[in-house]
Parts: sequence; C-alpha cells; structure tokens
Amino acid sequence: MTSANMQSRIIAAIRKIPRGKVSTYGAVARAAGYPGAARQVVGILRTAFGLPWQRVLGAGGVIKLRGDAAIEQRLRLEAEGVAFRGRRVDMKRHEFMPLKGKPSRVAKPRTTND
DNA sequence: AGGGTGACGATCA
DNA sequence: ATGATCGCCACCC
Repeated sequence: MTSANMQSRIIAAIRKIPRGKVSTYGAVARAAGYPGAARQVVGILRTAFGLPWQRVLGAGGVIKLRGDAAIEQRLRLEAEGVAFRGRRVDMKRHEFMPLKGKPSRVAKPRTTND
C-alpha cells in the first residue's frame, strides 16, 4: 500500500486547514506522514476538486501559482481574513500548526467556529 | 529501463 | 532578495 493511501492522507490533511488559516506543501506532506512529499501535495492539489487549495502555500507563506491563479488565491485568502505582508502571508498569525502552542494553560473554548 | 515534469524545499553564491 | 543546484517523490510516457 502506497500512493492510494498517500493520496487520501494528504487530502485529509489539506481538509483540516481551517478557514482563515494556511499551511504549506511541505507541512501538509509532513502532517500526512510523508515528509519530503511536497510535490505529491502539488499533484493532488492540481487534480482533486473540492479542496481548500487556496490555503496551501509554498514555504514561508509564498504563493507559488502564476498569473491569474496567483491573484485569485490571494483574493480568496484575503476574503477569509488572511493578512499578507508584501508577497507573503503573515505566517506568524495564520499558519495552521496542529500540535504547536504551549499547553501550559487550559485551551480556550471557541464557541464561534466556522 | 530512461527521461521528463510538477502550485516544492533547503542551501549557497 | 535572486538565481542556480541538488534532493525529493510519484506519475506518465
């Protein structure tokens, strides 16, 4: 078992990115359990439909699409509240990192989810 | 088998 | 910051 699973796991990882947050090709690959498979993430993003593709960026928060597609991705992200700093998104604020953050205090219960 | 392709990523000059 | 290089992984001739 290989790619069939890989594909579903990568897709699952992408679907977890919440609105207003973003991730990167590499991070998605790692989250799916395939470090180094960033290019596979790309392949899936290109073919699969119904995915929040606009939330996946290149390392550092750079939009790797070209031309119109790049414009659209930016607009879509800004539309969901993602802030840019020059050409890159402010990863400090919007990068989706499950398992990050210090569990020193009790988590904040969010009542208004999307 | 051999070679080319991606919405990549890290490193170095 | 920018371009080149090399490493990566699955897929498609």
